[in-house]
Amino acid sequence: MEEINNFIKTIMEKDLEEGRVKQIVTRFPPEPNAYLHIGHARAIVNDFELAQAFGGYTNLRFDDTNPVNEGAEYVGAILEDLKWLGYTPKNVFFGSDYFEKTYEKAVLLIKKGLAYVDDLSPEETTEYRGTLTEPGKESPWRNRSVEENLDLFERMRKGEFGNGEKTLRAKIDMSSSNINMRDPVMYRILHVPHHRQGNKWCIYPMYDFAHPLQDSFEGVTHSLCSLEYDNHRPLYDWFIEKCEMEHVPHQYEWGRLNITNTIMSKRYLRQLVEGHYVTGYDDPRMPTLVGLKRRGFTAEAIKAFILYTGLSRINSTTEADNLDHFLREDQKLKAKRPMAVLHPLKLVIDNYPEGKVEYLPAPNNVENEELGTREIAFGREIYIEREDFIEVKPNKKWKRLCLGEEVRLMNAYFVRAESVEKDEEGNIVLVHCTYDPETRSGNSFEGRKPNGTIHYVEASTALPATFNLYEPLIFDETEETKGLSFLERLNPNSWNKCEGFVEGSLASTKPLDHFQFIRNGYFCTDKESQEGHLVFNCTCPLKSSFAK
RNA sequence: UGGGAUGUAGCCAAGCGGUAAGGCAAGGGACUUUGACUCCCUCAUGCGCUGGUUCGAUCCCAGCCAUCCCAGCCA
Repeated sequence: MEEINNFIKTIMEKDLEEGRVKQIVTRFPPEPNAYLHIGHARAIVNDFELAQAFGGYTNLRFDDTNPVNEGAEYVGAILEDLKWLGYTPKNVFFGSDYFEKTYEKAVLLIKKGLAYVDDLSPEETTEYRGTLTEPGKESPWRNRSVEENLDLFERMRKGEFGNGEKTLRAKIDMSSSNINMRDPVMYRILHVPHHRQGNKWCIYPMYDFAHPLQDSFEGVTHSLCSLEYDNHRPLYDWFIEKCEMEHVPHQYEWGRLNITNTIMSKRYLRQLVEGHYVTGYDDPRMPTLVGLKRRGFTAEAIKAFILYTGLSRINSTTEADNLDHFLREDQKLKAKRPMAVLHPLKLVIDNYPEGKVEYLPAPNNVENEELGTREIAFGREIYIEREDFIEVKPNKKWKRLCLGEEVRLMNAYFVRAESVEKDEEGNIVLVHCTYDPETRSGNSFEGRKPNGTIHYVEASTALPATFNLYEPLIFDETEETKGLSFLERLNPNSWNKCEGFVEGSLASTKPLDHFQFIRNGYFCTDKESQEGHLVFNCTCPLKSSFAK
């Protein structure tokens, strides 16, 4: 993926050229409290691709310094997602593995007079911090002796105090215009078991203190994160310096990536799942990686999307068309293209022998002959898409079947619509046709031009199938919906189910095989296959006037 | 109203002193056994605004405007 080109890459190039670093080391540091979504993919892809581009490597580090919402289930899910995306971290670390080393550094800071144990309550801490425009004031406990601080901190660790009774704070500057520098909390007391450490600890380091140290311990050179941490960089550098870290990592920030009409925040995704608006984190309508996977997205498509979409220091919102484009692009030469009829209309070819079924060769993908060919059935009765037939040709642009006109059945014959049968309500239930044996596919028949080409499925060999046509959950972002909550903006019509048929060759379909149904879109199968009944989860990123 | 960051087409995004890459979307046309794909063509006299420096500015300087972030013992 040498197309990658962004400002971080430029920084790395320079750092290498000018000898500031010998090798690029990055890290992807998710907190194990949520499923990964397409937004995380930007961080993952860039972290890994950038390091790889320079022959460096990337670690996965679970940022598990707050035991409250974290759990092993998320660890497993994140590991799976990473694997699916095709990235293998050089190491898998846990922030909690460094608790002892982190504690020692805190002690060092106390000894240097740069950290103190504070007895202020959470409310008082907020009050003392000041506001955006007013400086804060110093805690009355700020000037305790080193000995007292050392003693108190050790007793915090031993569990002598309750939650919120004391904190360890860095002694920096209560009047700093950067609020993060106003004596930030380094450790808080949490009598909560940790998913890996159990009850070993009751004090946990805060992100701002733990993260730079972890980066340093691991030899990370370029610590990439999102824009909201920009204000934290001075603190990051302060801890690295004051803790006398041998290895000096640097933090760089980039903008987050949003997609129009979709919601990415952990909190909201959790609400969708817990409120049963979706079937789970892997619901095909979710923007999670597992959701996208079930909707038919491939890791390659997502990677290409991230890479080509670029990176900057702007929080950007890209249109979903961009994502779809890369799925189409990725599958163009990879997907087999079987035929499926989602809304069937029966067609009888009156001049075709009754009971006869013949098999015709069809390329699996006309653009890629490596995918081979298959045999498709043709017979007297077939199904076509309901929308591919109309009695009277509406205009010259109509390139499908209509009475009196001829159309090519893909990979088979020309067929002419002669008459229709209707039910009492006037709905067309059957179309009578005639076919021309001369026009058999492969005969290079040039006598007449058909009025287009449509797809079909032979009735006696077709497999009944259910198609779940998914679209991402849509959140309206119009003027009228401006003030509404995200649930009120949720458009529930984001999927349709229809019953139709697929060609018999799909009997051997395997779960998660990727196809593109001809003229219908992409899909990945979740072949529930109840007694030969196939269920397909589809997405339809096809753009055309045909798809309308 | 304190500090930080950012403003290049409908959406992403290069360029960083020499006269606006690319992708998506959109429009027009050709081709086609998917109206897909492919292939042509069109799409910023303009780079948030206003001044300044310069032979020359999207790039440098100043001021202004807009948007985002920061007052968790979350990350």
